[in-house]
Amino acid sequence: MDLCTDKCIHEVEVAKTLKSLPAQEEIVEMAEIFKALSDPSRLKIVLALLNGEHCVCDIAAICHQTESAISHQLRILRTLKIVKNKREGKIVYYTLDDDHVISLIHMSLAHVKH
Amino acid sequence: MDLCTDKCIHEVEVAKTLKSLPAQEEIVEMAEIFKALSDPSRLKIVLALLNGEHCVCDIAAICHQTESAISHQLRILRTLKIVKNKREGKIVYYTLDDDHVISLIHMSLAHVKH
DNA sequence: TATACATATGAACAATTGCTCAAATGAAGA
DNA sequence: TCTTCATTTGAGCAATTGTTCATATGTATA
Repeated sequence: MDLCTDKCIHEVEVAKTLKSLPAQEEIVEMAEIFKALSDPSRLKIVLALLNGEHCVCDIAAICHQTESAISHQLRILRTLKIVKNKREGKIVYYTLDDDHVISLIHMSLAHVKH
Repeated sequence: MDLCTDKCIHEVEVAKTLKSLPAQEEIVEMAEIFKALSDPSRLKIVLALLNGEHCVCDIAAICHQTESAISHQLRILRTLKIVKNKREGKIVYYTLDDDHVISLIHMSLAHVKH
């Protein structure tokens, strides 16, 4: 383990940056949101839901994936409270549930579109 | 494969959403950036670099990780052009190189901090 | 040139991920 | 109740990921 403990080259800057860093839990929380959007299939689901609510079957059609695969991904997004669902009879409708994530997506969309 | 091809429930909405979706390459490109920020170790490196340039050894100290592990992560961030480096003698300094990523981080930081 | 130091790299490994398949659940209609 | 349909769930698997360890580069100094 070459953990740079006492042989640091710039102790002052290291101390300063250490002080400015968010708490580890906050870092993990941020990373979790990014991870939710880091898989193209999952990101596509979120992008599709920017247009408003869709049922699982429709999302599967839009994403060219099986309903099972979509359902697994939706569970991850639901756990992270990025989407919420509402049942109407046999059909379950999903919508985006996190304004902050919507902003992140829009910002990142704007960038990709130049 | 139960790809919902002809038994779609809401064909009109599906067609509308399909039309509004970014190109697949754009989705993949967006996902790549999110993926870069999706690992807590890598995100911590980026957060540390918000404070300005740091050498590998310092980043290792800040992140409590080996220099080798940090170097591997920095390579990923370099490949994605999220960071850039400059060598001064034996020491290599890293800085953030993508304003868009910096904005994403700031936005997400603001959210975690409420 | 020889040594020491900062960083980079490749192989290898455990852990995690996203998918498939089969089976279960929940709701509506016959 | 039995069947059908939309969705969910669990097990299992291949592929990917982040780390470690050992080794290689590149740079400065003796």
